[in-house]
Amino acid sequence: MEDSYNPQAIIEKWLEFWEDRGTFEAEGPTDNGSPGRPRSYVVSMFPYPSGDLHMGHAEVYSIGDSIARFTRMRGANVLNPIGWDSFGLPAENAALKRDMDPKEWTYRNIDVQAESFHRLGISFDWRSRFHTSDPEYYRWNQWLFLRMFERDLAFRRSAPVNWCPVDSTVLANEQVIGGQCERCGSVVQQRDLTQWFFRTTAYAQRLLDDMAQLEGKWPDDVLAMQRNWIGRSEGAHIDFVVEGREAPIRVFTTRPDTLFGATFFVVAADSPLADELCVAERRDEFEAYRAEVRTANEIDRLAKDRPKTGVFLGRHAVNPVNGERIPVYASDYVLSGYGTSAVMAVPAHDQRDLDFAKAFGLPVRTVVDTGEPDPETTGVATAGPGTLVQSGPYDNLPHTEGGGKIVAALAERGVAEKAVTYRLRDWLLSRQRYWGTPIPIVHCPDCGEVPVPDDELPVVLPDSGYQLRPKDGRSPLASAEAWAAVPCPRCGTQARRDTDTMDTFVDSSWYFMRYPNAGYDEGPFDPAGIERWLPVDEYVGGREHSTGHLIYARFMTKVLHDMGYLPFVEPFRRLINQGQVVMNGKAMSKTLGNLVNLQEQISAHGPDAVRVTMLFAGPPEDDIDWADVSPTGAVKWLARVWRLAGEVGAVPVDAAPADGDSALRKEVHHLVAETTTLMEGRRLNVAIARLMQLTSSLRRAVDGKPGPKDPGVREGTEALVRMLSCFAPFTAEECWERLGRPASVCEAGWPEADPALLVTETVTCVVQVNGKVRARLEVPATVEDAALEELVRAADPVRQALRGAAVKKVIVRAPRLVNLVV
RNA sequence: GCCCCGAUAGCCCAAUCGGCAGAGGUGCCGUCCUCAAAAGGCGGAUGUGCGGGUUCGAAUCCCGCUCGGGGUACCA
Repeated sequence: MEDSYNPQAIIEKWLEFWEDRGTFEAEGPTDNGSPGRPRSYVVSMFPYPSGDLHMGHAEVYSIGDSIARFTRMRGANVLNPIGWDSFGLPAENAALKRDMDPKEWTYRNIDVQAESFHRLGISFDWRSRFHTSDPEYYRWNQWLFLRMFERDLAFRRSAPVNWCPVDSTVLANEQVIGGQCERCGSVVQQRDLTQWFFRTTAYAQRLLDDMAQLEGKWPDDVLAMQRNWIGRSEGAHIDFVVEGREAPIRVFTTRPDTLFGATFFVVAADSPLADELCVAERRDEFEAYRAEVRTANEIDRLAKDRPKTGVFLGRHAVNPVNGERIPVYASDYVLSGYGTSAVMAVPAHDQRDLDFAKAFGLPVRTVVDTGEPDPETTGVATAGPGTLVQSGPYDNLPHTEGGGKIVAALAERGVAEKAVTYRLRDWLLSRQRYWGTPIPIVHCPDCGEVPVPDDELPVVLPDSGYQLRPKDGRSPLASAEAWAAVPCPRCGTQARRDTDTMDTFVDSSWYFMRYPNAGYDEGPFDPAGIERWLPVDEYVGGREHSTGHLIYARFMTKVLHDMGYLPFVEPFRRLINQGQVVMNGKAMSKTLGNLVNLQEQISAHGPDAVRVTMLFAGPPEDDIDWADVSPTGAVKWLARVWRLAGEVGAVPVDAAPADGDSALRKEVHHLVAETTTLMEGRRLNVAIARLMQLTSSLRRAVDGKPGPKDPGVREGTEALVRMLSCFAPFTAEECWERLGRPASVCEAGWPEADPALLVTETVTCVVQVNGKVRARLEVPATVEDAALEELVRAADPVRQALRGAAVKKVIVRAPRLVNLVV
């Protein structure tokens, strides 16, 4: 046996042992496993293979792993899977830069990451492994797409995209920096392209309602973010007749009470409506304005307090409540993607409308008296509650009541109704990219959009004959002429494949359902696996996915539920967001540089110490500043445990634990109980602190009073090592062996605290005088209020503290506290 | 601008029911061991961001600020 702790020397041995023994394989992933044994499904968000693992990865998987190990040690059958989110743009960029195949780059990185996961000692069940770029996986993206297409949940519509005029290509949002093309710096334009969408808006209300199931189990800030993102807003739809147009134009407003104050009407400048409404005489002015809006859009959007701009369209609308003619303007402050892309403008009670009115010299009419000064003179709109004025029959009503009556009256004439809108948009799927899932649709000149038949799936990406960045700005797949040209599946006419690929969020919206049977080929996931493991019990990942991935996964789960494939509507029962790993307050990334390198940290301190350092640094959701933490401190602690295990293991056990030193055993069992509670609450940093405390107690016990031979010392050391295995698996195995126990410690179970040892006979009672601590007394733990008061009043130190003053009031909280008020 | 979260020792963090401010780490100082040092053992000091309120009692609850972090951004 070695005489000093060497974290590197013990890695290989245990990796081989675990693998040979299948220590971390879930029992019967798709069958029932042992009857009655609880199951738990712990999933960490799967990685994108951008290169080797970095500090951030180490943190997420260390958190997920310690939870999986804890749950497993308490007897549950745990599935802790791993896969790769391996489609995506970086593979294309890397391929362009190095002149290689995106596939080659991707799978090489996956292998590097898989090896790094092994060496970190993460307890994955490797049988679950798959990659989203495998045709066996993305085939089911296509299958899902077709099911959604059949239900009208997948559809095509024209939508603006970011367009770089110099590179003549479509850009992803993250390639647009400050309104400019990331690569060439030219100003990005908005262009309309026909694109595929999933109808997420149809699920807006359910995404909101079902959050009730997540309350208290997901972090509050994530729920708040999702609520804002979905952005439910209540109000009314009101129809305005526009002169010279047959159909009225509908607006959405949250303030129907201000309808009498509408002094003009605004439509989104980039909407088809503006184009249609513009009269001939205003055409030139409008076209010029619209061109300006389209090009300058992205840059100006970032500018704060931008002056309001717009053009008069030469027409008037009629306010349905009073027949008043109000001018119609086009402006970019009205958004084309929200509501009906038209608003009634009430400058007195909406700051944006007021700014516009001031810029264009339009009238301001106060119709809600809020008690604040006149908006027209102050330039500050009054948006608060108040009483209606200048509103005809509705004068003097409170604004909410007045609004209700106005809507009711208009509704009788059929020109208004109560309405709810959402900020949430439909999910734009189409990507003009190569490295993604091809959209399984054929465009036929005769039949239109024709789905690829299920038995022809997957539509596999072409290996050759495509350009990654075609100069004409088409999708890469459009340049693969031989691949794109196919006969129509319906009529046989020469047709063309859809040449866009899917957003990679499609891949990650359901991957966790496939892990239980990763090779299943009769559907996206094995129904038996779903039955046994889903929904996910514990999901661990970054907060950056709050409004993206987590909404998409929730949406997809509801869609699959509605199709009858899933019995549940929420995919993740419990969510943990881990913080970032930063260095001196600065985030790490590929562009900012990896200020701390994971592999270097592992070589310097060993995988266990790196894991312990991260988990001990603070609550899982807090950021870790590597400059503030001490990996050498973690090494020191692990070495301490290692030595302790060696010393305790070196002396023979000569009695049962019950014969051990009782003070020590009480302390050990208390610490075990506390650690258990902390682990259940996922308070990993505090749990580790308790283990450190236990280490110190045992060290004192070995060096001093009961001595190393005491059975309580062995009992405590074994408990320590078992609990340690959640955080430092290699060291814990080694310690377990040094204690003379047969491997694996992972199968030794979580220690249980003996309730009999948790009861305390006496506790320290704090005696306060006027809230200030004046004395402490040892009292029986079971003492009653009245008896305690007697005890306290009779105690010498208390009488001294009182100095004869009369006690006016006594507050007794037996057995811990008595407060005497004088 | 709006929404959410946070602020405790030099630093990272505990204090989960409103009841002794300190569990743990790190840094610093002292001490034991040593010829000496390292390693290891033992011990120590420093305070709840600011101002009000509720209460017998507030780090904890309420109100108002300051600072920091995150989200969102003309959403009618």
